[in-house]
Amino acid sequence: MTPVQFFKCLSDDTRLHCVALLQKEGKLCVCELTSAMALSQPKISRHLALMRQYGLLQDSREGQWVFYQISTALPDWSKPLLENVLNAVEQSDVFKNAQQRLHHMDNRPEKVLCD
Amino acid sequence: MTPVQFFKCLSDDTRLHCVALLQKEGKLCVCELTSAMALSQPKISRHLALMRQYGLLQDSREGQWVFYQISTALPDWSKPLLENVLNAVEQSDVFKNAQQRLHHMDNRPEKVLCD
DNA sequence: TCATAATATATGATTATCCGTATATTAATA
DNA sequence: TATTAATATACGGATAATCATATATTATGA
Repeated sequence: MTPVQFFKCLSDDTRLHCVALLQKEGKLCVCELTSAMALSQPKISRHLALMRQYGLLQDSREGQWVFYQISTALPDWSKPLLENVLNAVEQSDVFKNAQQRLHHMDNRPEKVLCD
Repeated sequence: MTPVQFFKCLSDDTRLHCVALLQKEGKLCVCELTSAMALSQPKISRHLALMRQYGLLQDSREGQWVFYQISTALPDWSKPLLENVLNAVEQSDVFKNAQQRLHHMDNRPEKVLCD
């Protein structure tokens, strides 16, 4: 991942808020992000795929769910930047509403915590 | 400036390296940035105008030169992010070459340092 | 006032991005 | 095996970004 690719990931509202949610929640499946953001599944899925291709996110399938998280193998220069991303958006209504919807979801999939 | 606008500024090679140069050098005129980046003057000028409109940069005319610098009135959330931008690019050849060309320029304009 | 240097902007073409919709794929379950 | 849920991808259209080129603007100095 180049610095420009890193910043491209964050230069779109949908992607930025997904990253912030993943930063805060650790690991979310596509349907959780879709509900939280109140956007269509293909839209979320396309944005997640882009960030996976750039190397910002990694995915792991658990049964019928695919969980996304911030990559565990990020370049060093990106880590301090990423730590300040959540801070930049957590006050916004869009982010707070997304968090609300996430925590009010019913049927959230169980996470396997041991990996 | 919204977070997305902030990241948009940094999601293009030309803009990212201009920001990094301004971070390192403090204040540069358009012709210095044009020489440093080895790109056309209108191209540099357009990118600088975009970042000025978003509020990331501010300009100040000194005679025939227009100097750009990182805005002195940035939102709080952007400051720690900006501090790590230079770190992300300073190792790259593009950035090192730009610095080389900047310091090897002849006829660099004098800066008024008292403002 | 004329010429020049520095900078900004306009124009049109090309390319990239983003989205809705439809459909394909994968896994679970009846 | 048929169905359903979750996810990914393909397609086409709309919008936005980017660029090279040409030209306008502003300031300086002869």
